[in-house]
Amino acid sequence: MNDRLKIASWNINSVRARIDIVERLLREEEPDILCLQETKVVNDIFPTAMFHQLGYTHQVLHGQPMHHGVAILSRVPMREDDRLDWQANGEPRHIGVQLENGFRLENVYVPAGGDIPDRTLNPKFGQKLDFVERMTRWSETLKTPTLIVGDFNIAPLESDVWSHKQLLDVVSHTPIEVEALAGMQAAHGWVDLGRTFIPAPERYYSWWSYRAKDWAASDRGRRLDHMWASPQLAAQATTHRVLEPCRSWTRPSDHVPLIVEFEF
DNA sequence: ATGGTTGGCACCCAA
Repeated sequence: MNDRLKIASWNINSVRARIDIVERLLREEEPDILCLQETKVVNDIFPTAMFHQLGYTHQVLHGQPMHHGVAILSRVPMREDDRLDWQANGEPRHIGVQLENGFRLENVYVPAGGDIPDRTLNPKFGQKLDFVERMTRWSETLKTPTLIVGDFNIAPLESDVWSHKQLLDVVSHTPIEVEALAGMQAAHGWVDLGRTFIPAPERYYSWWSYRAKDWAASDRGRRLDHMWASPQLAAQATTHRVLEPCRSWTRPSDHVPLIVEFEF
């Protein structure tokens, strides 16, 4: 195994619609592994060729028609571990792999949770909370050093959103979601690599709505995407970056990639 | 206070 490992995570909002900017990211950043969320494609027609051409010959795909979907593309060997269904409804929102150095990589797409932050009025919000609760139980059982990355759809800290007060009732930043995520973090002692390298209260966003005239000028962002590591693995992380310029690329995703590098 | 955009797919749903 290499003594360095570079991993990227990106909610791509359709890998087919954005294959050109995925290629641009791979050429510019050359990560060893890319974790994608919201691929929105069944495995049969996943655009595997571009990844193969750039050396990402190890591919673990988990998609369905229309919605959701996750994938891991890698230049280094990996072995599929599991694909957990934390909603028990068949939606493809997780894949886990084992790398040659023994550590586990988990790629997750937490449900957005709908618009109304009340599980009695909005079942999707309840499903989101249940999903995080089951991830918490799973976190308690982990023995091997693990990195979990993806779109958690929760921005926990005040400095993770453009306005803490105005988002207190907005799904992604409600106290009940923040509390649920804190419970998951405590269940394994997960280290939030984003806030290790970019400490609060520094501004840190990974998502900006499409529904803004000028996303950069209004800058109403949220930190929905995360990279969390087991303590022993977190100690090996050397860099972490948020690739904010990708939000300005042609036909962008509404999320930007996160990058982490390890030295072993 | 409301509506604003996007992708997939087949008309509006989820984000």
